[in-house]
Amino acid sequence: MARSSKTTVDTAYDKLLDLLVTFTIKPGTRLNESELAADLSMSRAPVREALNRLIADDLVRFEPGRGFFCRRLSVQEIADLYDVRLDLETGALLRTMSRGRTVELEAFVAHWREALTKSEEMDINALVQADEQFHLELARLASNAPRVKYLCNINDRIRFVRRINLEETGRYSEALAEHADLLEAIANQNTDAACAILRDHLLRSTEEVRQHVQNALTRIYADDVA
Amino acid sequence: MARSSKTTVDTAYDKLLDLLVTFTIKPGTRLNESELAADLSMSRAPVREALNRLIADDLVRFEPGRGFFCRRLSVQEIADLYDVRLDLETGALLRTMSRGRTVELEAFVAHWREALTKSEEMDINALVQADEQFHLELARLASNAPRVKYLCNINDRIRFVRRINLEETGRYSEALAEHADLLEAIANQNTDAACAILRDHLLRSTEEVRQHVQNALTRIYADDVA
DNA sequence: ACGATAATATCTGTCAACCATTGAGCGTGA
DNA sequence: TCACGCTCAATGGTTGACAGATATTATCGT
Repeated sequence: MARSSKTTVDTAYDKLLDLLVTFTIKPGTRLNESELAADLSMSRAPVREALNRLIADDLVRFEPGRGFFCRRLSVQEIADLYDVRLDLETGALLRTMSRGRTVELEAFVAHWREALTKSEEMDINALVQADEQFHLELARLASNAPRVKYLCNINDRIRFVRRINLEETGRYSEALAEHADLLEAIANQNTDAACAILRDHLLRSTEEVRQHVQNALTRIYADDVA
Repeated sequence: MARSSKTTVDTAYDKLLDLLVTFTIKPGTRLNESELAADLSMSRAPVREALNRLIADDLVRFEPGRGFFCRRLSVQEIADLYDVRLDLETGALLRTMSRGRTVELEAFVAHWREALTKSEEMDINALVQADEQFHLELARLASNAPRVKYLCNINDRIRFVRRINLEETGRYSEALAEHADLLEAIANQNTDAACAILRDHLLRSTEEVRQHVQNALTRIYADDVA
């Protein structure tokens, strides 16, 4: 039954990741292994293996004898993750620019200048995804795999509130403008300015998010009623 | 059979972690599940669960249909990890100091000033451990759990070469002096100087390490002969 | 009526067995 | 001699079952 490229554990992992990231499973909920196994039409073992991977990602908690639980959603943790994200992203940008990777940077700038013009007609989901892509691709230019991996983990853990934030505050127009500014600074090879813009951009988001985690929480449980 | 505080998976995880971190298992080696299970006198299931946790930590690789493999040791990866470490540690220090956590910082300085005087009579193992503790405790003062967790992961992955580096180059006297300088700057509440010192300290280590990964590799296989 | 305790049901922790896949070694034929 | 394909042993992938722990419900005494 094992597919060549995608084993059962992988499918379980992907599916569970989605459920946890989107908070389709509510924060703090206990996860019933047999139930999950049944839903995914597989046995409990691969489910448990996937859950164990997710422990290391801090997307599930584990209590011996009790089982697995969905991660909680705390203001502190989100703020902490944004903090780390700031360091990782600005660090990546600094290195990419000071290494003078002009070809890659130019390609990046060209691509996203183009993309920004199209963002008028995008719906909220596309915007959120594009925002994440923008930041992640920028970070990737530093070609540091572990750094990117940590950022991916952070993205998974903050995606939910990031989305709420953009949706709730209508901040995406500002955010897009800040992206444009950043592209400008990169094009001018102005390292200090670019880092400063990115830094401020992320600090602003952090502050906004801090205020909107509560909304996120109510949203999570409101969705339940529908 | 399930212990209250330590389940079978945890013991497997701890044991395997140690084997992988110290490269008692050679880089790239295929891991035989049944064998490991027998060694740990447990079944294959908990072993696989532990291994899956280690996948997320990037301490083992997994190839569908082939099984689990010990992580490889590449110069690039080590350098990348040192890069990220620099950002995470300097970021932590910056935040701790600019937040003015004077009591915690003073306690830290006092404790490590004391500890540094005793480091003359320490053996290499103790020195390596103390070095790691120093950096980790400093980072902890920023009270950002995810950041600390990422640093722990980095520490696990670089511990081996870190040790070789200290041992091989006799750099520990310089390293200790740099720690002392850092304590001084912190005591004077000179944020910029402290960050600069930490930064240079880590950059120096990175450069040293880069040159000594090869030695590490030969060491790993030399140990085998003994 | 309420709280403590006992019986029950559910779920986790672990295991051993079964099936599928991979890779190595062997043999055959060009 | 070499390349190709076949066979088989070894190992991973998955499952179902069983024992012990935990949560839930029912019962009893006050």
